[in-house]
Amino acid sequence: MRGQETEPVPDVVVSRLPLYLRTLTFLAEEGAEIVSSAKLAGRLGLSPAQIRKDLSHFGEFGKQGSGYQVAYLRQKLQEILHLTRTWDVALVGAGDLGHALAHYGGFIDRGFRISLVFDNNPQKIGREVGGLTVLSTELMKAELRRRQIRVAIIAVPAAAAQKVADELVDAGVSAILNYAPITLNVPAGVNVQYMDPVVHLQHMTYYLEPPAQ
Amino acid sequence: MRGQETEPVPDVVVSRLPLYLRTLTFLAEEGAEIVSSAKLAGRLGLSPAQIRKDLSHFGEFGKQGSGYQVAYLRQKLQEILHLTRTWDVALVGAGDLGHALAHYGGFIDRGFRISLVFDNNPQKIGREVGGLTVLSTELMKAELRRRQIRVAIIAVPAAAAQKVADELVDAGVSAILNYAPITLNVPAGVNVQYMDPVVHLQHMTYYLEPPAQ
DNA sequence: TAGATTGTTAATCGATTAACAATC
DNA sequence: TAGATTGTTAATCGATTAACAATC
Repeated sequence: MRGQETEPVPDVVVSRLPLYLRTLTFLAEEGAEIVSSAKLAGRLGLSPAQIRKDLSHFGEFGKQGSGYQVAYLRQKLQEILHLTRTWDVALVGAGDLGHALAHYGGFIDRGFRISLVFDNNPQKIGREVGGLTVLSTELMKAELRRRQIRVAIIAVPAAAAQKVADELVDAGVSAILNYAPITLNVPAGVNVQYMDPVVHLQHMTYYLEPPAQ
Repeated sequence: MRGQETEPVPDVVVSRLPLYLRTLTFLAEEGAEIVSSAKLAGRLGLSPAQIRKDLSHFGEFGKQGSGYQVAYLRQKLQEILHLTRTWDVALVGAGDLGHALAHYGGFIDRGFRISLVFDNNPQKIGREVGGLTVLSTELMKAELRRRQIRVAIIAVPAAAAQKVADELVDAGVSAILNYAPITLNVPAGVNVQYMDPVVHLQHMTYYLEPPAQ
C-alpha cells in the first residue's frame, strides 16, 4: 500500500498484466469466482510469488486465506491498463493481413475497435474492408488528428513501414503495433510492439535439432 | 572462446539473435560490408555492449578496430539458429488469418515454408489456399508424422487451440507459433511462442493517458 | 603508428524467488 | 479454531553495463 504512486512499475511487470487479464476472463467464463495466485500461476506457467509481487505494485486486491475475486481483479486490471473504454485503432495496410485484422472479432470485447483503414494502393482505396471504407494514406494525418487516434497497427510491407510510422507519429499516434518485419525508429514517448512471426519461429528453431534432411 | 559448448545460452539472448539477423540482412541489402556493434545497436535500440556480449556466447565473429563482416556474421547467425535449411511448417486454421499466413511471402527467404494447411471445417477442406490444398485435421497426425514436421502455426479460434496443440505435440511437433489468444499447456521440450495482438495493444495502453471521451 | 573496436571481466542493476508474519 | 493464502521483505539469481586490455 502507498499513498501517491511514485516508483514506476517495471515494464516487464506491465507486459504480464494483459496475460493475467486474459486468463481471468477465461476463469470468469468458466464460472470461477475466486482464484489463488497458485492457480493463476499454474495456468500461466509462472510462479505464484511473481503474480503476487506483480499485483502488489498496484494495490492489494486479494484476501488472505482465499485468494482473489475473479471479477474484481479483472476489473482492477482493466482499470490499470486503461481498458474501461474502447480505444479506436487505425489500421494501415489493407492487404491480406490487413483484411484478417479488420475482420478479426477478438478486438472489441478486449478494449479495441478498428475504426479507420488506410492504404496507398488506388486499387484498394474506396473498397470496403470489415465494414470500413479504405481511405488513402494521403488523408491519414488529417483523419487521425481529427479523431484524436492514439493507437495504430502497421500492416504494410517492410519497405513502407518506417515512412508510415513517421506519419503516424506526426499525426499524434503514440502506440504502434508493427507487423512489418523491421525495427522502427520512433521518438521517445512512442511505444512500438512488434509482431514478426519469423522472428519467433527463428527463436524456436535454435532449440530444434538441425534435422538430417 | 571455449572448447566444447557447455553453459546453456540464456533464452533472452537467443530471443535477440533473430533481430540481429534481420538487421544484418537489411544492412547487406543496403550494401554494407562491415558493421560495428555500435551501429548495429543503434539500429536496434540496444547497447553495443549487449550485442558483443550476446555474440560472445557463440564465438568470436568480429575484428578489433573494424567490426563485423556483415555477410559472415549473418551466415554464422543462420547456422546458430539452424536456418541453413528450410523448415517445413504446418499451418492449422484456414480462416482469414490462415489465408494471410499462407499467402505471406516473407517466410521462404528467412528459413520457413508453409507446407501443409489443415482445417476442420468441411467447407474449407479441399479448397486451395496459397497453393496448398486444405486438409482435414483428421489427417493431421498421420501427415505430420509422415513428413516429420517439427514446426507448426496455430491460427484457430481460442476455443479450439488447446486441442490442436495437444494433437500437434502428439504428432511430434515441438515448436508452436500460437496466434490463438490463450496460454497453451504443453509438455516440457515443446516450445510455444505467442502472437496475440491484443496483449500487445493492452501493454501499450497502460502508458497512454486515459483519454477524456 | 594512431585510432577504432572487439571480447571479456567485474561492477552494477534489476528481476525473481523463498520465506513468513499477518490475517481472512 | 485450524488451514490457507496474501502482501512484503530479504536473499538469490541473472542480465546489463562500464571499462579496458588486446589487437586489428
